[in-house]
Amino acid sequence: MADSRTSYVILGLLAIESNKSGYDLRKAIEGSVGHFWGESYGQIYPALKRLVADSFIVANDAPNGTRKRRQEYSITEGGRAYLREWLAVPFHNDPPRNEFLLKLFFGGEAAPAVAIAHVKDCNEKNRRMLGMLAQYEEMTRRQAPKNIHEPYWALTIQLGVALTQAALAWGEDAVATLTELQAGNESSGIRQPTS
Amino acid sequence: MADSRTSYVILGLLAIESNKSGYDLRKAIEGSVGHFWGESYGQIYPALKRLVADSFIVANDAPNGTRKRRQEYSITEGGRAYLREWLAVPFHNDPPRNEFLLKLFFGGEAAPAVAIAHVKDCNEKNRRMLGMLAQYEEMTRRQAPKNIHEPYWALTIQLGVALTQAALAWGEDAVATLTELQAGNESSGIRQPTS
DNA sequence: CGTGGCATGTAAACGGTTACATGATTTA
DNA sequence: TAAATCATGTAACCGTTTACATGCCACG
Repeated sequence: MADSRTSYVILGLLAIESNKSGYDLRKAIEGSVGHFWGESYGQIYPALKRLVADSFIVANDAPNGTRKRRQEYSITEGGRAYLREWLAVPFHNDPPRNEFLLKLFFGGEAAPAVAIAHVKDCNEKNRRMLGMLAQYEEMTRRQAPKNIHEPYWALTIQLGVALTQAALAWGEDAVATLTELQAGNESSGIRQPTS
Repeated sequence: MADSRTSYVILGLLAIESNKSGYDLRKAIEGSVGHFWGESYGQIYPALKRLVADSFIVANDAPNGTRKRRQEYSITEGGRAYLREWLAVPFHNDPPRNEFLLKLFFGGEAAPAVAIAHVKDCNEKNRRMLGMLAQYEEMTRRQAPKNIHEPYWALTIQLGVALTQAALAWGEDAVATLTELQAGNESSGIRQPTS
């Protein structure tokens, strides 16, 4: 069984472009789906073996060198079918784990400064993210017409932008709100956790 | 070592309200942080034991019944300190795993109808989420003045609302975009994956 | 010749979910 | 007294990350 979603990521990437090694796949993930789906070597290499065993992919046996040299893979028709099958299944997102929100939720147990720092940190990350997304946006637009995947990639980027902008707008408000709260507490002498 | 973030969730909830059993904690999580942080019994009960061993919490030994009856816990001063310490550490979100975005990204490998269905599904979930968030918003507002945590809870809810609204707005656009794409492909007779 | 990047792989450990076992209490 | 729900726990399993081991190759 070529179980587990790692296999589908590999199939998806090989469907877009063949002749990739495990190493290539890792790098391809980093520079694209990595923002919403990460994979490590410890997952990729075993998955490749399983996919070969199920003949969803084939190894391009051209080991020109002697021993351990790059091994490239391509998707088979069976692999494509298997991928399409999975694509059609309703998605199921795993339970989210957002440490930022968790710490914010428990913010009342610490000084307001703690939460403020977290929100500012979050804002900073979101600003960087917006920069990155702008680059991706341009990259996909440039290669647009020749790429059947472009509309889908553009949509994922657009969602990223929309979410990040919303988070950033919220974050700027939140800093203001928390700063007011902090000032109010201090002036009214309310006892609150230090550190 | 009372490692792993499960412990902090427990400490946080017990800091807000003491005398909770493992069962209570599970339910409390479901109805609050559950939207961004889930925990199962398999994590909670072992964590409770570790926390007791480290005396970050204490068991309220009032087993009035004979054998296995509800065991409640409360946070200690040490536990509070440990929680505050963790709250002050910069957050680190684990790599996101968003199956929806993954399937959307690979949308070009299937028929447009597949992606459209996913986006509609996503929109539906977001609409339900907005309804839930509105309820939470009212609940926290009602008990606002007497609760020092209210500002923080309100902020987490507001972020949820902002993100969900942004996603929904995107989703409605996306359905339109993909529907156009579908129509265009069909009329121009471009070959594309079926099913 | 040495360093850094390319490349493949694996073992151990970890965090987490699932499914199951058990039994007490309440309510219909 | 049967069913539902409260309540506690654990063992098995799974997916994943981390750290490590290995070695090729190009370039300065």
